[in-house]
Amino acid sequence: MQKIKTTTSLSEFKDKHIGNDGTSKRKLHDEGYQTFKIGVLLQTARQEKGLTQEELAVKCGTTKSYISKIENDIKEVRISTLQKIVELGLGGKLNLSIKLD
Amino acid sequence: MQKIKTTTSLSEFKDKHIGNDGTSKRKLHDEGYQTFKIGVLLQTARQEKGLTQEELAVKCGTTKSYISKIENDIKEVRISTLQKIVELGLGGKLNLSIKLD
DNA sequence: AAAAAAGTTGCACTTTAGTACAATAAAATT
DNA sequence: AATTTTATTGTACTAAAGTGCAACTTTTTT
Repeated sequence: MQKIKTTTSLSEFKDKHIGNDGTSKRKLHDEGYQTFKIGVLLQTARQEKGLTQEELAVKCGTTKSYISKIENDIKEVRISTLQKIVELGLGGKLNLSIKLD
Repeated sequence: MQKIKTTTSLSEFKDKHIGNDGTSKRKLHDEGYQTFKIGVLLQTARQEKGLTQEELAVKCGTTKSYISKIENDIKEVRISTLQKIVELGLGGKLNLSIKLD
């Protein structure tokens, strides 16, 4: 089972997952870590709500296989789709912002 | 709830844009306002950095026409692409989080 | 240890983002 | 007012997301 915390830091995540497993996750990491985090972000939120992938899927009109793919960063979810999942499925809100230096 | 300056509030946005213009923006708004905000979010951030669409485009390896389409919500940008634009083009950071009730 | 529940993975198909280039429109500058 | 700069819009192509279903694996429960 995974650790429960809403935001997973990059370093924390690296320590756990990079190097151990090989293909798709590693590939995504090389492309950018933000994308990488989304799966864990969603998984954590879902688990906090005590829902299974299937329960979540039904609530927002999709399938458990797709939820699984998002959580494992096999497919990059669209912002609008992620929003739908978060709002309809989890009753939460998706926040997105740009921070400039 | 944390408030970051580049985030455009829904009400603020509605007052400015809804009702005045008609088609694509209005359509997207009916589908979900988060998606809607991204264009303005990016545009605001770009303008704060004093960049033209073309300058931004070159910095992150794309075209001004694509930047324009994102800012006007004609194309829904992927999270990974938006991140690339924000980091490479604006020298900023893209934040994404899920807030549960 | 068997059964049930939960999660992962593969395939196939449709839709759409990403990209480029060109042309037009709007703003700013002279 | 003319010109340059900046922004918007159209078309077209390709690479990948979105989607569903089924099969398989892992985990949990009895």
